[in-house]
Amino acid sequence: GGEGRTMQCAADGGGAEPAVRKGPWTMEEDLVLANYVAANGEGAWNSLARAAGLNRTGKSCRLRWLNYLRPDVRRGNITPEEHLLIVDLQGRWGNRWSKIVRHLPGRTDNEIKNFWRTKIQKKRRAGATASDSAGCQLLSSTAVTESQSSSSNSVVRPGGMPHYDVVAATTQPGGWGDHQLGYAVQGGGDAACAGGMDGGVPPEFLQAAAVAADNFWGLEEF
DNA sequence: AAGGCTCTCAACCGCGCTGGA
DNA sequence: TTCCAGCGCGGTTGAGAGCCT
Repeated sequence: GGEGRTMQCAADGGGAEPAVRKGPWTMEEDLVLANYVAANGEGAWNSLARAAGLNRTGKSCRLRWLNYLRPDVRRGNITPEEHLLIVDLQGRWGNRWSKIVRHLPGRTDNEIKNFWRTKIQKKRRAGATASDSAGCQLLSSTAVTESQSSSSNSVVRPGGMPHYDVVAATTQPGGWGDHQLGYAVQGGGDAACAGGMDGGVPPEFLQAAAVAADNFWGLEEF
């Protein structure tokens, strides 16, 4: 989800200089960015955006590259080991996501941040009604030990549904799989066909992330 | 079947830091 | 030393999808 942020399309009549484009990236833009970075390397994002002919801010290009287009970006479910690590490191360092994410190869700070926020929100909501100690443990800096990694499975949320069943059902293992459906249609839309990915995009780009989906979760008890 | 609610996550925004002029 | 542009980070937003009633 999330592709539907406010589109402020560039071409709104008359202006000599098109406004900077915002909102969801098209596959065409992704290809341009990926090809350009592959050829020239990353960094100097503002000049990169101009040189590549992308009508985007450097910030936007950087974010897109780091969070999505990078060849080594790993998508899919957070593994139990990663979950433990996130909780541990967040307890130690707080919301220093960029620091935390260095210990989680292939993950992005945005992903970890979102993951943590959703967990906190859920726990707080649950804690407000149940005031159980589990919610406090989640936020405790010393709550996590290795021994907890074998805690019980199948914790049912207040809504009656194990949290990560939802994630597992909706998250695609491959980076592009889910997203291609969400591309904004631009021009003829031919670029949105799968074949377009071949040009210049690193092979790893198309690899499905290894997802250890068996016996998933059971770490809600933090 | 329909409407409302909840969850997820891509993307934007604002602020602070850094390096060069 | 000061100013400014670029970059990185953390917080926040909002649309889409799925679930529930």
